[in-house]
Amino acid sequence: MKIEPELCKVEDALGILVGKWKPIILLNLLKEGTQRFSELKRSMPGITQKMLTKQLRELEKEDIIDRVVYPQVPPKVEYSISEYGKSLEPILAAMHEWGMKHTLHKRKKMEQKIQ
Amino acid sequence: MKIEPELCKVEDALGILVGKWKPIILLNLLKEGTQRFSELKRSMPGITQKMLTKQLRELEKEDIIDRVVYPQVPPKVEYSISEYGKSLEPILAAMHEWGMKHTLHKRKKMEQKIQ
DNA sequence: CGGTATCCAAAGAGATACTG
DNA sequence: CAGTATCTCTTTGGATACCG
Repeated sequence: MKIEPELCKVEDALGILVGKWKPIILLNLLKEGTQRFSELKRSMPGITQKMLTKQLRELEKEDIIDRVVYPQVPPKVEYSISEYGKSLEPILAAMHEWGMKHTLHKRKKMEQKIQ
Repeated sequence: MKIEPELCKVEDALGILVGKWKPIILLNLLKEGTQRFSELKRSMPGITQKMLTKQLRELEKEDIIDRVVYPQVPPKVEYSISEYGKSLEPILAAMHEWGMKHTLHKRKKMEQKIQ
């Protein structure tokens, strides 16, 4: 472990990933590629338009995703992971893997309580 | 990328790591080993007693850290990373590494704006 | 020393309605 | 279609005081 707490940049990564919907948005774009606003919304049941817009704006601001507007009627806006954004994939993968283990861990703990 | 967004467990890992102070607490315990409440507090200027207690309780509940109370006066309580908690280290390391890159990325972006 | 309890401000998040 | 705007509720986080 060579991380100096004083110089810790973990917060920076957390700042990008945190937000109830950001990981799922990123995972969606990584998996499905370029997607329209409405496609993203459909794939995230429960999210409101306001929240989706907000999260997308924040990710765009950090250069994690690209936003392309087609000046036409009806409007068409496409979102995709930027090259830079792809560098987050290892983190998402590591978190997913750990999350799987954690699910098992919690199950074991529950079973112990029952007995 | 084999992560199915529908089965996504990234949130679980995020749930553990999120909180203004959790990463720095974990980093501290990983680096310094067992520490007393007051030592932890000293190494995190700005944190309040209430917040430190709260974060520690949450981490303890998820079995990420161990809490040992010595029944003596004045009280002594020691915190340490659990075996299970150590499995989070790769994630913290990955986030730290990414955070370092991100710091550079932001600097470049600023320089471009200035010119 | 290592906490609780209480109060309060700020940020996050949801519902709903409206618009170019 | 892809958003704003507004209002409200909930969650976080900070300040302060007190306790075993």
